[in-house]
Amino acid sequence: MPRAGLTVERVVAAAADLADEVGFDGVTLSALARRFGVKDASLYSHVRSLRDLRSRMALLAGAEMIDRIAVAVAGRSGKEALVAFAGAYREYALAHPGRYAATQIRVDQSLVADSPALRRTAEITYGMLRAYDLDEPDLTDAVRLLRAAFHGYCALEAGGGFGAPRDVQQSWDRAVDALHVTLEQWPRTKERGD
Amino acid sequence: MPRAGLTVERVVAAAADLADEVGFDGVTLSALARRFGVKDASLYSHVRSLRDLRSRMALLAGAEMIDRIAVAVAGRSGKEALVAFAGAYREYALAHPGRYAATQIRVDQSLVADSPALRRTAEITYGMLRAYDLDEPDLTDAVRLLRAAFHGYCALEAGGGFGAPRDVQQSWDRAVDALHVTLEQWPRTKERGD
DNA sequence: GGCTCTAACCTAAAGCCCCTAGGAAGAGCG
DNA sequence: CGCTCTTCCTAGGGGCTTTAGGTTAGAGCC
Repeated sequence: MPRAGLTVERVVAAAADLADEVGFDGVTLSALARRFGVKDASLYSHVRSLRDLRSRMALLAGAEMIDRIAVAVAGRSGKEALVAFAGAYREYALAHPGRYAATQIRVDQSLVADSPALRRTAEITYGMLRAYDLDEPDLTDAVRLLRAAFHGYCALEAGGGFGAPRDVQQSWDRAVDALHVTLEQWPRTKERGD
Repeated sequence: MPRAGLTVERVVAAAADLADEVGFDGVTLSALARRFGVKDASLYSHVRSLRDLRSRMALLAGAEMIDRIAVAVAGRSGKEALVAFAGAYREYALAHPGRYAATQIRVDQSLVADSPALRRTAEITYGMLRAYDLDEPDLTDAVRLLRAAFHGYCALEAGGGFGAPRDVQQSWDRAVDALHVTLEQWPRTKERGD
């Protein structure tokens, strides 16, 4: 009987593909084993548990996503960078709903420690805001708002939360325009205030 | 053998409490039955399926939430209303994480049809923005951005997504301030443009 | 080609969950 | 009291996760 030739990488990649097809919650070790033509228990040689598999999917998707974003923002700054970042973000989230959902779970700290993707994400995000010339704590506050807006938008859109007939792409472009204004007009923390 | 005296309402309410305790995904018909001292199958007299239960939880939570928000914004307008809306929103999401998660699922259209909560939510949301004097399609775009920002913020915060040492409450207050500015400075659609 | 050894993969089984079908027993009503 | 409706039950099928333990394919080495 020939072997399927599984490795952690192949298992996680297949899980990510499956997630995009049937949704993050539809990724089950049984379904994955079925796809490989293998018994459920066999996957435990490559992955510690379902939780472990999900964490690995999250890291994979997070790394993929920040790579796309990095390419998009390269060589741009200010509003151009913001638009590119936002576009790449939403594009990834919509093209890979299962992978994107994976990026939103809480990940085992043991795995997260040696993942450069997170540091990269922070670097690129803060770098994108350089042109707006914000100092801490405003910078962190702005990053949080941006992340929230981007994530919330994609989550609501993917979940069918936008019922109005208004075209979502146009709405999104407007939202990004508005966020650009927000960053320019950011209500800065006063020297000794608050 | 004394009866537990279940009704749809009691079952759904208990499910919502359970969700706040163990998380939305932890709400299982088995766990719920255990809590009532009843067998799993008994719950099917009150609820069609797990999916049905979840949909009902979503409607319950949605109604509760918009009630809190309505109280908060009553008698306020402009920035005051925005701050009150935002505060009530986040407070509910953090105090009732399971219920809040329920509000984000896709709900069976059959149940949603006769729920006044959704219409109420739209009315209150659009009403809150009246002072900013936006016309369509800007109004819808602004509502979408606000919903996205609020939801994204609560989702990220509840999911432990904010790692920086910066206090989240202060960050949130700042974000709401910034969104107020965003609404005031909204990049309006030109008469015949775009 | 044989040998060894480390995987990769298997069977078996326990435990939890969803859901259906059909039966029994409370509670209210005539 | 007897009727009926609903609540709750037992029984059972099927899916998923996970552990424990046994085989065997296949790479590397003589």
